[in-house]
Amino acid sequence: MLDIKFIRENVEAVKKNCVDRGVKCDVDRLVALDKERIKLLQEVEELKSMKNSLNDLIKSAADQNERKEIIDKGKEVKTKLEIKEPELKSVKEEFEKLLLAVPNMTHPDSPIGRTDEDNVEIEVYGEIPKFSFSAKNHEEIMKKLDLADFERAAKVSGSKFYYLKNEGALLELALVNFAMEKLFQKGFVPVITPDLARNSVIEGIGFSPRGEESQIYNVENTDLSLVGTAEITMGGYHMDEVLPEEELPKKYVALSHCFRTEAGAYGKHSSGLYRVHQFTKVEMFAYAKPEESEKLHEELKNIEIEIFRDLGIPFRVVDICTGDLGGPAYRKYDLEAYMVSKGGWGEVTSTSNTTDYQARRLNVKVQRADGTREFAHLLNGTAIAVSRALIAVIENYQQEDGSVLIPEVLRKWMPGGLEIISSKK
RNA sequence: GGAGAGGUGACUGAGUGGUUGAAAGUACCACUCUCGAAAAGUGGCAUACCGGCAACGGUAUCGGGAGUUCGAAUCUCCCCCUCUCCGCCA
Repeated sequence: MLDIKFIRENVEAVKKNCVDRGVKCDVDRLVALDKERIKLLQEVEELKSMKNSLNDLIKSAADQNERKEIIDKGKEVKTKLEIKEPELKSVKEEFEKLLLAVPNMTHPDSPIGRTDEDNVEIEVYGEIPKFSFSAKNHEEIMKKLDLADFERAAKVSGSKFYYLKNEGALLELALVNFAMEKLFQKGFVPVITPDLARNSVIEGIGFSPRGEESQIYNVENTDLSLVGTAEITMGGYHMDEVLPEEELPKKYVALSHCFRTEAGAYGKHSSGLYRVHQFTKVEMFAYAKPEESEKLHEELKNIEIEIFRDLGIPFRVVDICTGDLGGPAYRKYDLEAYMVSKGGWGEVTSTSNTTDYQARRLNVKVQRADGTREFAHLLNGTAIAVSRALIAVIENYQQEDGSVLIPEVLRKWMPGGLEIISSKK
């Protein structure tokens, strides 16, 4: 969420930002409610102040008559409070709801646009493969090589689930190990996070656990949901903490499963592994001092570039436009790998600088050497989203005879340094 | 899952209805003393919000929420968390 003080002083800029991002929020109403809230707050506090002073009086009350008088007065104040406090509460509730709907401000260099069509390509790495044969999509290849079983997964769990089998299963582990090792060597702290989190934490990150827009699975009879990303568990990790500035930036590389309902997401571009209900992801997450977050965001982006260059996959880097940023991001870059099944680019990573937007809700602060405190900046970025990375690897490394080469960097994580996946028959 | 115990400021730890935002100690900061350090002494030391140019004033916060009361850290209820024992398991 944004600082209400900032909104008060920058109403027009905030409104313009909402329009740029294509987010509907009633800033005028919010500001009006803010005034109303403060007025009621002052009234309530004045009554409470009176209550407290009566409290002091009664202690020194001489006789029973005097006591009774004070108690009667106190009852009067109580009655007034019983009217005013619910008023304040309901204004506050609406105020907070509106405040949470206001998206983060946007980096001045983020391209202005409405949809992903307006995202701006910054760089392209690698050559799009020219197959001398009719290239297959990963679904066909994986079925043929028995690397995945979608049919039985449908039987057991439903559509958009999958079993990874044989080298498919091993490849997931190799990708995870490859990413974890690289990030560990870069000084990131490896973490394996819970796959479930409290709804309050999920909301703190800026996801909505309930409602028709929700992408989140709730666990019945609990206050828990399956996480859609380790961003949730890692953002919650230091919530309600004050981090000394000398400890920043704190950089984590977190492994979790990710669960998404993907409600209504059907169509040819979501077949196979592209859009699934469950996948494994290695996620980078960082807590930073405000002045260093932009630089760190570039660093996360560069690590993603390094990972996909190492994997030898052609991809491009995209600067996400205002309308496609979502609520919390100040700026966001995606990496899109070339995918046969998409006939073009498909998103494989995403890195966001959320500045203090998430930190304010999660209450994560920086303790400065001079004693002052301010909200930290939180950043996240995909290292490897296994299902999407698998698509990119398998489709780009397929051979004419139907086999699939294993990227050089993954071989050390494959049993026997396996170099190629070929048909068993 | 069952049975207990407990959650108070950076930490230890008093406090069972009214001068308790909170004793005391530790830690920390400043000063005094000292050639310097230690020790000792003196003072300071929470956060958020509201009002105010400021000085400052007000409100809230003793795990969270609701309640009883003129008044709650203290009483009641619900929830969360931690610890111990038992059960169950990977």
